[in-house]
Amino acid sequence: MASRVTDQAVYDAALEVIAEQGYERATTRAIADAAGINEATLFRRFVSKENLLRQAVRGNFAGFSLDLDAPGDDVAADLLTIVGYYSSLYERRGGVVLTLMREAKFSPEVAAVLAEPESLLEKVDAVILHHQRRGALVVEPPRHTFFALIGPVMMRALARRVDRRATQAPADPEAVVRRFLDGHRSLER
Amino acid sequence: MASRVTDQAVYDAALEVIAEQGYERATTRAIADAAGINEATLFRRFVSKENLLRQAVRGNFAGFSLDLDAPGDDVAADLLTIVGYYSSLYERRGGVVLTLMREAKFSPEVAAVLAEPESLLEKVDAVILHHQRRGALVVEPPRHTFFALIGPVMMRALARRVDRRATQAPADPEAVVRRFLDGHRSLER
DNA sequence: CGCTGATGCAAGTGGACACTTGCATGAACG
DNA sequence: CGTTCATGCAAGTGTCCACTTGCATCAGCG
Repeated sequence: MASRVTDQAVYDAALEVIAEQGYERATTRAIADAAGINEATLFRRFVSKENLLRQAVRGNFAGFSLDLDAPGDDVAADLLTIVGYYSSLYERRGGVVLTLMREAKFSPEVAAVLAEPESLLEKVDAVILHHQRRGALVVEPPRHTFFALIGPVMMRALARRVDRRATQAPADPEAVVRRFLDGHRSLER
Repeated sequence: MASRVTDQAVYDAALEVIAEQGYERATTRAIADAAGINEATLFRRFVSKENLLRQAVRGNFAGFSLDLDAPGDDVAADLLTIVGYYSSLYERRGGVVLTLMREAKFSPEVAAVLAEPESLLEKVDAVILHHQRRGALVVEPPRHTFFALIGPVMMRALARRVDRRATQAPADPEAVVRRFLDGHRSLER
């Protein structure tokens, strides 16, 4: 009675197609084909394209959380946790998350799906604020620090998928943090 | 005999709508409305949506070139030229260029339009190689250096349009270059 | 004033695509 | 063996959108 093709297999196919073509251009037809099921079956089982994406994202990124509740005295360690997390997030499943982030600005559907794990960012803000108060980081809007920190990782991940001439290895979180802290230090008078 | 609404005014409207909604979601209807002309007129004058974009981009970004033909002895100065250029490029016209870059990966139309000014990147590669040979920059694929350098500028510009909690001022090219060079230095043993 | 040509307007064409539906098949389960 | 139910298949619906077309208008120009 269960489906021959498992839900997870459909999620895999969907994320793969979406990573390659983007959510809007990924037709339900193409996803169904990639999963080896009929398009009608896809809708019978997953209701809508948006719902399929939501379930696929939940299933594949939910258990994957950031362990940062107790920021410590070691900035470098905490930043490394953050960078490491985002780095592996961007590397997962062919970089779907980056693809979705790009589309989120113009597609309310995608934005809605992505809004769920958004709360992570608030954890990150808290950690950055903590270290700013300790004097270990320059005081500026935490999102600013976050973007400056994550920038190289994201750029590298994006570049890798866009520009054949860019380095093809993912960024090394330790090097990123070190570079960030060194550059950062020079900003304090 | 000339058109009441100038071509330039139509380009302005098109770029504005596209910056807000993205190329694919920006309907020709919406662009025509924004320009204050009829949709039929838009097609009679500009042939196709893609062609309109191409002319708009050419008209608005062509004369805007990178003056870098003779790299000098001063890395900081050359990097500043590069960062300054891209920074103002990303700030122009509500950030259309960034919007288009996002879409380029999945839309062959947009990619084709963007390919024209692409040759700039080769100039940049040359400058970076020059300074690598001089020993002023770590030797790595030039695109890698480029993305590490431009990353903060781009991230900041993107963040500004996506995240209300991010800083709302554009990145300061001088600070970016300084931070980059300081962090860079620490990578050399 | 009469011609030309660009425009507005309204209706339409064609294709892409999310989503539906009716029917036949075939596997699992009692 | 017969019922059930998810599936495949094929055709179809509705919508959106780039692009077209026919016609009336109206400004500029000789």
